Amino acid sequence: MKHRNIRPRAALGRNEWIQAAIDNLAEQGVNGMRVEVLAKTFGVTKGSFYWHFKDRNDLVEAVLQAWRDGRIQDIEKQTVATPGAEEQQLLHLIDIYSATRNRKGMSIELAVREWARRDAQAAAIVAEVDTWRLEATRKLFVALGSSEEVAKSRSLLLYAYVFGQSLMACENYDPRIAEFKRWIAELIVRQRQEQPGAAT
Amino acid sequence: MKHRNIRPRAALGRNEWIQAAIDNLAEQGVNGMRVEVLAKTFGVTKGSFYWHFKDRNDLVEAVLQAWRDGRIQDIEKQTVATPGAEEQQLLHLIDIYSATRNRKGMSIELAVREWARRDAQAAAIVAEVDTWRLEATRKLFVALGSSEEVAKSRSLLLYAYVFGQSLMACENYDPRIAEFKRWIAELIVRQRQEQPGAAT
DNA sequence: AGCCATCCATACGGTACCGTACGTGTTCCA
DNA sequence: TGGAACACGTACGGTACCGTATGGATGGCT
Repeated sequence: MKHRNIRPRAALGRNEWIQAAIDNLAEQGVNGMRVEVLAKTFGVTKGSFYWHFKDRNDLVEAVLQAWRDGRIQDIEKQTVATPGAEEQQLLHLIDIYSATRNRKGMSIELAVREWARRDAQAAAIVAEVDTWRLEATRKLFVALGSSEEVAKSRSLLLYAYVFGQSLMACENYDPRIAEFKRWIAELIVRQRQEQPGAAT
Repeated sequence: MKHRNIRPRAALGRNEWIQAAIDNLAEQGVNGMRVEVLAKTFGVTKGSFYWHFKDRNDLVEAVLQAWRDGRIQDIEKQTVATPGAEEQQLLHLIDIYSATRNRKGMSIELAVREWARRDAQAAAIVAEVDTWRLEATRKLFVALGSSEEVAKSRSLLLYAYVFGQSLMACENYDPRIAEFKRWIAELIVRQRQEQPGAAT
């Protein structure tokens, strides 16, 4: 017993490594998931890691799977059909993805997406998650009376906005920034009469 | 003369290193800007690099400065006031930032922004650029008759959308995707009567 | 021709990481 | 109680970097 354990030694299995990897992913991006660094946070050496994983890519794939599964569960939890409350659900969704709250979730989200721009594995997972998300909000917009085209357009806008918003440095843009964001959310969600194709 | 030069040896100064670093930044992100890797693309050794730069951080700072200067010039070029054409200017701006065209520019943009999430230097530069951009579009929206609040809100939405859109995997979402994006652009740009504060 | 600044190569020490080979302690069960 | 199976440590070789020290080549100027 040479090392003092940083975390209690109890139950160090694949899941713990994966969770620690996701933590580092959020804090330092893709290249933060280093084997020897993760081992140090557990107070063990990489001898342990290579017991549970074939190699680093084995971990990396597991991280992507875990992220995807978590996201899909979250989507279903957040968008269960509640007739009459669809508008509130959509506004709540935008709020959930707000950068200030859910800081860590958004960090992971952005790290995975940056990762996906140069890695086919990650890109496939992101595409899968995006499909689920867009489909879930599409249904909500349709329930609010949108055409299929408008529902899909608004879904795209909604997610592009929330992700893009968390990439911007706008804290000092205006003290009324929170007010502006509410207005934007309303614009994205509220139904009107425009339809795609009417704009040429 | 041992090495065959990859690029012609003519005029290898700070600017060439900076440009090459930006290229690698676009293709591989922040950690793609490695001294010895860049040297290889020029067919020289890092002996040359450390002649022109104090250290790697010297290059990194120069890259950020160059990016900022280029962006600010671009903003002014793209948003010169042309009374009567503001709407077209804004729509054109969204098109410019479209992920399909200007692929490299968007790659750099996203790489710098990801970088800015963990580096104070980069964050400061991004904040500076964002301020310029938001200010430029705010003026255009005001010229179109928006209130200050709406103009700022729409500016924020515009940039958040274009950056977020390029983070998403939506190519296979619907074959009419281009049509949807036009509709979204119209929604962002077209003036209506809502005002922030009316939504509580 | 000689000299000096410029520009680059070579060679070195150091860090951080991956992956493997193999040894060690611990547990649990026959 | 003794030996698997499990979980981890140790030690090693290899790669990819950063930064420095120093020497060599080249061209312009006097």
